[in-house]
Amino acid sequence: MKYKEYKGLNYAEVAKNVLSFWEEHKIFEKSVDTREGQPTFTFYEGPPSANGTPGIHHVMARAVKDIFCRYKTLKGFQVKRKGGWDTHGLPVELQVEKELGITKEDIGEKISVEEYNQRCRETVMKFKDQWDDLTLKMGYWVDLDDPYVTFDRDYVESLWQLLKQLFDKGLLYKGYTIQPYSPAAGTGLSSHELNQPGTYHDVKDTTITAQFKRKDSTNEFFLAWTTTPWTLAGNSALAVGEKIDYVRVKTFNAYTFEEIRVILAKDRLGSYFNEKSAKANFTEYKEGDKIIPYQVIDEIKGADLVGVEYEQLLPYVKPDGPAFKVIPGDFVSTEDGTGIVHISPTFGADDQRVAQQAGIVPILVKDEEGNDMPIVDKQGRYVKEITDFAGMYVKNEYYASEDAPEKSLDVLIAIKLKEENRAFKVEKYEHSYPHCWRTDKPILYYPLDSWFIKTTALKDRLVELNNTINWKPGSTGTGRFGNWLENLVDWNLSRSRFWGTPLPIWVSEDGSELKCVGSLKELNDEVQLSIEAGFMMEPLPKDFDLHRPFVDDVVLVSATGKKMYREPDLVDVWFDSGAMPYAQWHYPFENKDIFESNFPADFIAEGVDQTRGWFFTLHALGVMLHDSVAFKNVIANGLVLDKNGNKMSKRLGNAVDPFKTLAKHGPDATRWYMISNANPWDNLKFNVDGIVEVQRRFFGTLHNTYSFFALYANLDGFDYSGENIAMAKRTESDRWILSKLNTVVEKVGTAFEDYEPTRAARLIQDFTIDDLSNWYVRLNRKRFWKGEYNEDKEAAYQTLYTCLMTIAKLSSPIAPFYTDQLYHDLNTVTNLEEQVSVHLTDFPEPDRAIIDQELEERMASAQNISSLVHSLRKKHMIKVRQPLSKILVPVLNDHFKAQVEAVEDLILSEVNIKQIEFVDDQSGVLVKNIKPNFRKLGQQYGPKLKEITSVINTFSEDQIAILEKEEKLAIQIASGEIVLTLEDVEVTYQDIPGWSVASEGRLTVALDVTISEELKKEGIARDLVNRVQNMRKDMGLEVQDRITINIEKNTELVNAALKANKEYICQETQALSLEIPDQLADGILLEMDEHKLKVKIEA
RNA sequence: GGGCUUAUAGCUCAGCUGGUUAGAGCGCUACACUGAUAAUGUAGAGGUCCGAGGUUCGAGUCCCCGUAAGCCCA
Repeated sequence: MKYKEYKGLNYAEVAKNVLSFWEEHKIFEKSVDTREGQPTFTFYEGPPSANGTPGIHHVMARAVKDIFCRYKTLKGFQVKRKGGWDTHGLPVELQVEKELGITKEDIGEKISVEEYNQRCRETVMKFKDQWDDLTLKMGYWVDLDDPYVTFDRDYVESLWQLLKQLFDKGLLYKGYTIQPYSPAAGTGLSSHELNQPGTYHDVKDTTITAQFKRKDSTNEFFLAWTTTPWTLAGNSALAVGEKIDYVRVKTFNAYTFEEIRVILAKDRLGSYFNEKSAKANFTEYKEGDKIIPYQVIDEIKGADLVGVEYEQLLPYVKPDGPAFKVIPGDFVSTEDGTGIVHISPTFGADDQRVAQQAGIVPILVKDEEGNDMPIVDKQGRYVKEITDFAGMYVKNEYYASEDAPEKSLDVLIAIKLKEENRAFKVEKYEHSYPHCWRTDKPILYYPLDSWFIKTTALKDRLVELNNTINWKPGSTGTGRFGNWLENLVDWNLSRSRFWGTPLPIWVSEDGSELKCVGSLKELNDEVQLSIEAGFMMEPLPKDFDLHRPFVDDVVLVSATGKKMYREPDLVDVWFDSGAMPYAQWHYPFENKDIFESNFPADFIAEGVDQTRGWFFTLHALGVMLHDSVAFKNVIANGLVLDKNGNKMSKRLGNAVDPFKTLAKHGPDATRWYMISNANPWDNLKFNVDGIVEVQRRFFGTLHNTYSFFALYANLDGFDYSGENIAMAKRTESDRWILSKLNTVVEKVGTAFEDYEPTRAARLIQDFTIDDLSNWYVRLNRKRFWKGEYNEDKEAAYQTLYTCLMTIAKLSSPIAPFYTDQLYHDLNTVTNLEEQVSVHLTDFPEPDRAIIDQELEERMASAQNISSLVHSLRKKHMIKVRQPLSKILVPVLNDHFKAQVEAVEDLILSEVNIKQIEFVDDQSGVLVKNIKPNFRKLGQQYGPKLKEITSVINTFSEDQIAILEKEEKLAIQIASGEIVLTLEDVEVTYQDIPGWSVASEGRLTVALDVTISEELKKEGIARDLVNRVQNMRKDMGLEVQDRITINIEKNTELVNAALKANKEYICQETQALSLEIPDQLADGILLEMDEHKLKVKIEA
């Protein structure tokens, strides 16, 4: 058997081959099955929705998930990974409506609910094939064959059961709140939906500072500012801050020029009145003057204004109870506006709350059925009672674009108020306002009936258990999520839509009796009772669909014999996904054991935007239903931005196609790039150049190293059949790289355990490139291709093999394809491992006995010294091929000397020097340098440090010598005498007079740059070897082919060099002979510096 | 408006509990190497560590106030 050798490598091709290998041998299935009986590591897949195409950010998110599932598998856990699909909800509905060209209003008219839902069911899996394809191609291991689907009857039945449990615990209740509502989409929006990126836009609205006339005066007004003038017709109170100071101001109205008195917060004066105007003369004021005089009359505390009555601003609809009073509001600030807030209880959540507390009623009208409704209908139009503007949309955006009036309702109201001396100031104002995330039109705050889950009842427990969750990054858990829990409100479950999980609650017609149905069986039983009561004709069919419209047709009978109808709402889709730990197993109806051994999850990962979404609903349900966390570890990953840091969007055309990326660069490099470049929780600026670099630098180097190994191992027939060579018999560099390897194994393991994939990737990468390739392989090349097969050579093979195999295993969670090929290529020859795939092996354990800190340190010294010598050679333009006689290394202590001596040979051969000479104090050639030990002196002397430093810096050689000898030295500073000890300073060797010196940190090297005749000759020989090697290569000779060399007689120096180094030259070039004839007919002329040689080589 | 995150070389990122000369890779320039060669090594250029204050003998690091970007919530 031979190690496979490659000519060029296409990483996308590698992935393709490995993928078919996995499929053929069912590696994924085996990776789960072979861990049967082992402890489980539970992972929950956050279900994506397949009604959109996957993007590059899904590759990122799924790489993170995949890495830890693979890692834990290698660690011996059984990791089942059930896939899932999120299938309900508004996006699906909107897509169907777009395809059919209908709106919400057409449902039930142009298309039946049944047809509509059928359509949703088909559409939602539209891109499933693309998703599955991406899953396979990127190497994301998840069970695609048996996913949970949220619209499945079993799934919905589980949801009903959970709802019933909440109902029975008294955690489900019906209320009414002001909610974000999208008239354009015809639906309320959950706070989760408002969380969608891009929801808040900056918009310019017409704002009005309106004048509300005090009942107890003739021309005194409260000023209140609003960015939504259309709500003024619904005004029924004004809120003030009780502790805020208000002022009464005498001035003129800017539009009617009438003299008025206005009340506003003292802090807001500056925003409404120009400083200059204060001096303006009242008597001289004329209509139309730019400068309007004003005068503060007196100051009033907010609390003293509470209870004051005022006249209704826009008296279209009379209130049915107390209204038009000043009330206290805890949210009132003086940040903007007037410090007096216009309260419209039907159009603001805060408004509703404070109005209710103060006993103020909302402005309501009756609809056709005689029920109360606000002055704006569900389409966003004023009701007929607002006579002047009846039927107008309150936002121009709600009109079909061509139908929008020139003057929006807000503007018309502003005009009306100006004319009536009720507008103090009208201006455009730019602010951030939420928009419906799909229709892109502004939302309204609107009163809607709703069912709630009383999450606030368990707030403390939610917080408490959250503190036990390991969040990556931690700040998301304590900050973003923690704060969210601290400010928790009840979870609004209701959605008035068609495609979703129906709320399983039936209510009697008079609303007095409730029933929550918790299973299909319960439903059938209830239907049976209903049949007996004569309300239903026949039992439900066996395959009864729990969706609308079918459940809506089910009429039940109450305990007292009344007809009960289902509450028409659907359940928030976040309930669907938050309930996946239970519903994916059809728990509690089936699979109790599976559920119990897989709850809570050990690990989940999704985008940070899911914090209040999936992360919250999982947590909330876990705590409410099982008094437990739902997940123990969570990675909240950041966004994937384009290379300029902008958000990717299909509309802007800067979105990266994941399929193209994977096809071009392969999944390994793509995954490695994403993970190694930035922590998953930081935003990733996705740049394809980065993938190319990863491919070249990491995978290129790793593959090169393998190729190097394969080339020579094949020549020597190394198959690791011999015994492991004992550590003691291996070379210093073998033991060093193995020590490093084990250090890396340990650190990488820790990184994975800590859910730090970026750290793991960087550790592996640095080891592979810097330590293994650029140092170990480079320094040991000759051992692989020189001489006969002996123990030393075998040790080299074994060492390199171990490193490669270990890298394959360590990297396999991140780069699953290439590493499996590498594993395969290595193991096919040696058969050391029983497993057919790297993904079935065990994660390497560090052998701490092999880790040798001292060895790693001295190798670092060797690297530093070599680097310094290279630097000196460079300075003197002496190439490495020219041997030099010696370097001088000052020794700081015996330990350092011993360390360097141990790696002396390595240094010498690396930098082509004959000898290292150590110099110490006694040699007398060293110039010492002294520096304060800032950390120690700072702690000891604090403020005196500066003075001490300047004294130390002026120390002479003698003073340093005294300090070293006596181990202490007294110095004088302004505040007295201080005794320095050796520990208070750091002594280094700065210079060696007369030598060429370089230093780095505490390390100094001096190079002897004299080139003797002997060295010169040797340099020539080396140059010749180099040229001959090139010629061999040009001739296409194989490594083991033998040659003869003939060189025409040359200068005396060259001839002497050739003769003196004949043996060396022959050995290096695999030459059988080296002759120097007087004449050479057909040689090639070689130029080596100033020498010209005529050379002929024959195989 | 509030919460969280980020800001260090042209680009992507390190920089632990404060310690005086802030690092790496890529890119750029020059040189070297040439049996790993579509590699590799060495050197050089390149920094107001986002800004302003403060604490300290000493701040990229700690505190405060800002700026910019992103996410989330009002």
